[in-house]
Order: sequence, then structure tokens, then C-alpha cells
Amino acid sequence: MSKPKRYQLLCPIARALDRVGDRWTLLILRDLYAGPARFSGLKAGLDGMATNLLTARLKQLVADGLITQRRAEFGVRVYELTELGRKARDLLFELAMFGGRFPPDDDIKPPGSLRTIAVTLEAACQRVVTPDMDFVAGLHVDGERFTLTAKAGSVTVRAGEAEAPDVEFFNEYEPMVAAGDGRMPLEDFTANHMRIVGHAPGKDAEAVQLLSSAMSWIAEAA
Amino acid sequence: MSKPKRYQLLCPIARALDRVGDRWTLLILRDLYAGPARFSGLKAGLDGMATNLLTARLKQLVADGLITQRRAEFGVRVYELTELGRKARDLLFELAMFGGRFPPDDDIKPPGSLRTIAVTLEAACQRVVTPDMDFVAGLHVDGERFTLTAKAGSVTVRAGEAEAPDVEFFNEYEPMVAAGDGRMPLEDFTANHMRIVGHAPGKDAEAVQLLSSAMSWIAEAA
DNA sequence: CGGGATCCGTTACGATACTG
DNA sequence: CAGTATCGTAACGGATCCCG
Repeated sequence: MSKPKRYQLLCPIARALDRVGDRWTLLILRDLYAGPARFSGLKAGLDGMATNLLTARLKQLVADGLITQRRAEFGVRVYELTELGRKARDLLFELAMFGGRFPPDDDIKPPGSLRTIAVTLEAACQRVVTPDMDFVAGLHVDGERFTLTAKAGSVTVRAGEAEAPDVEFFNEYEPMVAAGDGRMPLEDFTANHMRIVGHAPGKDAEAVQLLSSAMSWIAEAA
Repeated sequence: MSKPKRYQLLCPIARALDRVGDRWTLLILRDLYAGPARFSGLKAGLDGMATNLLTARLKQLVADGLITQRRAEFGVRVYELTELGRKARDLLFELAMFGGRFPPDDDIKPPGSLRTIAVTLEAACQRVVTPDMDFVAGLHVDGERFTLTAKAGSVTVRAGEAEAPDVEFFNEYEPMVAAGDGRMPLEDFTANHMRIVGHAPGKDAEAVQLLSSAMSWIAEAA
């Protein structure tokens, strides 16, 4: 029965907001961009969100064709982005770039999960990747694992441990955000807050090159 | 007294949404991108929005440094974007690109004003402009006037009549949106829905070149 | 235990009326 | 013209309960 309020205007911006403008919706897409997730996983990442709201938003997103619910092995239900939903990447990235311009509030809480880094990192890397790059990197951020893959000029960043990474990065979340926002100099970050463990010489150099290019692209855009 | 609900998370996306995520806020920025506007002008463009809400949103935007209230000549108050507020351009553009992927709803209303085209058009043109372009174009869309200026590799689109345009375009809004969304072939649009009146030969060709490049950039991105 | 559904107090929104 | 005040309604937030 609940029909959300819509603008219903002949304007692409309003049309987008009618799909993703409700509270929490963009944060759901943000978390799903890192890969499929279960109801409880999403709930954990979206701290403070009521379960009935999460249900309602997921239902709406399914209806709009942005996500699907799939039954993975042993009956576990997972939600994941559709091809259309993945197209929200650059929108989420611009949102992150815009948000980075504001000083973080005083009483700020750490997010329930770090999946937010996937979409931002992937979008930034995609802007600076060169077609010859080809590697798999493992990313460890405050203990959470991500996999960054560069191949044939395209980059993906997904939640989950890399199987046979060519190189591994160990970072903490807060310095990453600070560097991205421009509150910490890039040299400081790369020198003091990024531990690199290479497994395939040559590939590591590529990975370091990509990551630092991406970060300075972000810095310059500000 | 009213403290709006905020996420307050250490995540750039959430930080952006804490500034511009409330209902109507992004549509206000959208309209202001076309240039300064008065309270009643905004209200007219944002059909259906309650006046107290508009007041509240404007107050919040001022507090966050995205807009300012200025006293123009004869005591008329106008709101206008700050430099920080103008940085929302690419965000609004990505929103428009994303919204264009959805079929327009059945019972859709025309927007209260066409100022929405300024931000989208400017962002698209900026992506394809060449440094040598230098002209002033008048844009007439369903009777509303806009001015497109290209100079030194940068493009601006503002509401208001051009003083001495090198070229003038006459369009209707609906076909423009349809072409932008990909529902109408570009050739159809440029051939049948765009009237061009040139005043400075050479300059007109530049303008036509820029406009059609911008539109095909949009079409290809989809 | 994961994946929700139900209920209820609180807040934000939408419409209209009113004022400097 | 540029808002403020009021008020009914819809959405949100938190907790609890239910079902496989």
C-alpha cells in the first residue's frame, strides 16, 4: 500500500531521484556495489536502519530493476545489483567526491562496514587505468578484505579475499578517507599509511602505480 | 530546533547525502545552477513544494555554504550558488544520466521551469568542448531563454537572454529530453526538432558542432 | 539463526492560511 | 513578494514478534 512520494516530473534528475532519492537507498546501492550481500549483512552495514525500512527499500529496488534477489547455495538469499544497478557507479562516485569537500562532523561514527570503498576506489582507478595493466591485488582495510582486479583496461573492486594476489595492500580506513578528502597529504599517506607486500615483481609496481594515480586523480579533482 | 536526520558516518557518500540528500534539495540546486533566483521563482519551478519546506531547505543550504542570499538591485533578494555549490554540477549531471535510463512514467508532469537543462547541457558540453571554440549562443526552449557561452575551453549555460548571440537555437523541451534519453534518434532530433538561426557565419558552425557533440556524448555514454 | 513482518511513538512532509 | 504558522497525513526509527 505504501506508495513513496515521487516527483513525477519530465526531468531526468527528478526521474533518478524517484528511484534512488529516498533515504538509505543510495547507501544500499553503495554497499551492494562491493558484491552480493544478504539481508543481515546489509543491515549490519547500515547501522541505525530499521528492518522494515530495509525490506521496503529492497522491494522498491527490485521493482525498479536495480537489484535482484537470488537464492545462492543452501537456500541463502542474496541481493545483488543488476546491470542497470551497476550503472549507478559514477553517480555514487560523484557523490563521494562531493561529500569529500565537507569537513567531517565532530561526532561522527564509523560505518557498519567498509564496503563503501569498493565503488569509490573502482571508479577512481577506472579513470586512470592503462590498457596494459593486468594484475590481481588483495586489499586489507581494517581487517576487511577486498580484491582489486585490473585487466584489459577495466578495473573491478569487490569484497572478498583474493585467491592468488600478485600484491597485497594493508591499510586503515580513516587515513584512506583523510587522504581522499585532501585532509592528509598524499605523500604522507603513501609513505606512512600503506603497507605493501608484493608476490609478483613487476605486477606490484603496476598496482602501486594504479593506486597512487587514482588517489592523485581524486586529489586534483578537488 | 529542527535537526534533520543525518547519517553522521565516516563515509564521503553519507557526508554528501547529509548535505543534499533531503527531499527537494537537489532540485533546488538544479534550478539555481542556471543562475540566481528569487524565492517565488524557485517556488514556481518546484511545483508541489510547500513554502515552509522551501524556506527550511534554503536555510540549510545557506548554513552548509552551498548557497547565499544576496540583495540585488532595488532590494530584491536572490539566492545563488556559492563556489562550493557550483561543484555539485557533475553530481547533478550523473544523476541526470542515471535518470535517463528509466522510461518516463505514464502520468508525468512537465516541470515548473526548464532551468534543469542548464546544468545538464553545460556539463555535457564541457566534456566535448575544444579550446579554440569561442561564441555566444542564444537558446530558446519552449519560450524560455538561455545563454550558452564557449570561451577558452570552458562552457557556461545560464538562464536569460543572450545580448548579441552569434547564433540562436529554437527547441522544444520534450524532444530534447527524448533525444537525451535515447528514446529519439539523434539524427531525428537534429534534423526535425532543432531550428538554427545564425548571425555570425563560422561561429554558428562551431556552436552546432559543440551541441551535436555533446548530445552524442550523452547517447554513447548510455 | 537468518529473514523478515507487526506495532507504535516520533519526525518530516504537504497543503493551505496567514502576515510583515 | 517573501516568507511564517498551523495541522492532518505519510514516512521513519526502534523494538518486538514470528516463521522456516
